[in-house]
Amino acid sequence: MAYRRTDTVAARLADTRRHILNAARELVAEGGFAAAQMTEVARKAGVATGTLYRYFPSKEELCRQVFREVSAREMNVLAGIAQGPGTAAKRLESVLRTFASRAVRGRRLAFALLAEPVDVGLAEERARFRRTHGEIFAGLLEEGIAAGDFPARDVKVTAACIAGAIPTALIGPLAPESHELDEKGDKVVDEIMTFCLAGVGLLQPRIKVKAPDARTGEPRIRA
Amino acid sequence: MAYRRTDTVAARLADTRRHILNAARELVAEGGFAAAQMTEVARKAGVATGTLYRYFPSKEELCRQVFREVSAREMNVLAGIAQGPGTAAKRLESVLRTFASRAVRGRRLAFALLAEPVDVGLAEERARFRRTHGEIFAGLLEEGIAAGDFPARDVKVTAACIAGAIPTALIGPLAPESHELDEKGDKVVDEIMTFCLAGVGLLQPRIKVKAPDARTGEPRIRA
DNA sequence: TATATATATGAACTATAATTCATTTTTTGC
DNA sequence: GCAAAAAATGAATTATAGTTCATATATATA
Repeated sequence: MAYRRTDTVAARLADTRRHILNAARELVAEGGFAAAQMTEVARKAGVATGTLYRYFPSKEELCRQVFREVSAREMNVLAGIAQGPGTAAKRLESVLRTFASRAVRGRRLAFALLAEPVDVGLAEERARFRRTHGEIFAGLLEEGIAAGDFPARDVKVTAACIAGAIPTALIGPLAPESHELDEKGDKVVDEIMTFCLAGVGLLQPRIKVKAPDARTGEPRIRA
Repeated sequence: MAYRRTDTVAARLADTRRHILNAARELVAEGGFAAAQMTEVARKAGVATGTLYRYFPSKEELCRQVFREVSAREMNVLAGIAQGPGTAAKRLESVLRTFASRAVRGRRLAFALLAEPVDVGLAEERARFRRTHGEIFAGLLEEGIAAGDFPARDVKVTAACIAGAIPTALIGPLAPESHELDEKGDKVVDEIMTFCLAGVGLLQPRIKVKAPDARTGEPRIRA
């Protein structure tokens, strides 16, 4: 007998693994999964490319692990709110606002998680991520319907609508420019909330606007 | 002088070009842009791979052309309805229902246009496609607000919500299974319409449900 | 310190799919 | 039919990025 893995070594191995995952996550946060090339990850983690393969069997597995870690954080935040106190309606509102606000703040990462073109392995992880969103939304909708807070609906379809509306309005070609979101991100989130809450039947319909002002052409809105 | 391009040849060239585009489009309709590999396109079009490059400078350009042709058809259908007769609210409803119904029927192509992972060149085309949707929706919303049909909103954000909600609820991991859509696609479209029209403030809020029935646990819905 | 084993290295290899180009075939006008 | 130009061919090349592996280095016991 001449070698055995000591605790010191085990700790260093775990440390290297963490360094690799951190390097990969930072690259993803900067430039999406497309930027997480193995040579770049190795460089950033301060190891050789071959070393990566002593810790992860393939690039796909490494990226999946990064995806899981990042998305788990988000899902836990939302699930925590959903399970918390308050009426279903209040919790739904809180979940949606949190989802949207966090996506605005971490736009690049949100883009990677939700919208960036990725290959099949990551698409699977993304599908799980989005399904979890759907389940959280659908659960609250069901509760709310049972409690009589919302009108009865197909909660799966409605949840999918919400899960599509929020990211699309914040990320990608239909979203405001990034610098606009820096300034008026909160207003955009408010608008999205209005749409989604009205969509599930939660909001009172606003008072109708009158016909456009004859002089200015601007619609006059009454409180 | 010994050669000049006759009309016969020009016609044959145009014909080959069309064959290539058709072959590519069919492959996309069957398996998405991922299935449109140059060797496959050539095989299906009945030409050599090198021939493709006599008609298109690169795979990217060929795929872009396919994307443009397919998406133009869809955009024209929606734009036609938007410019047609009727109140803004009626036209909006018709545009949304048409968008959703066509996506259900041509799911695979809709997936390729809206959701399939694609590289940057096609992502640009897709961005244009989605922006056009956004503009059509936003234009109708503006009209409707001016006419007093809907409450005032940020029409761009609202349009983006709609443009995200519809495909997400019909395509991808949050959508019903394909075989389900075959049976009850119309119901799903109805649900999506309800969500979106309520979202823009068009629907009267439904009458509230009562508390769940004590015996069955089922919420009772009153007309 | 010697030996065995584990771990790390990074240049070389590989797989995939787009692209090229020397060659062949087709077309046209004389 | 022949020469000139265009068009088509498809095997070979190229580009990219992931993966391997022979070699070197580090670690643990006797």
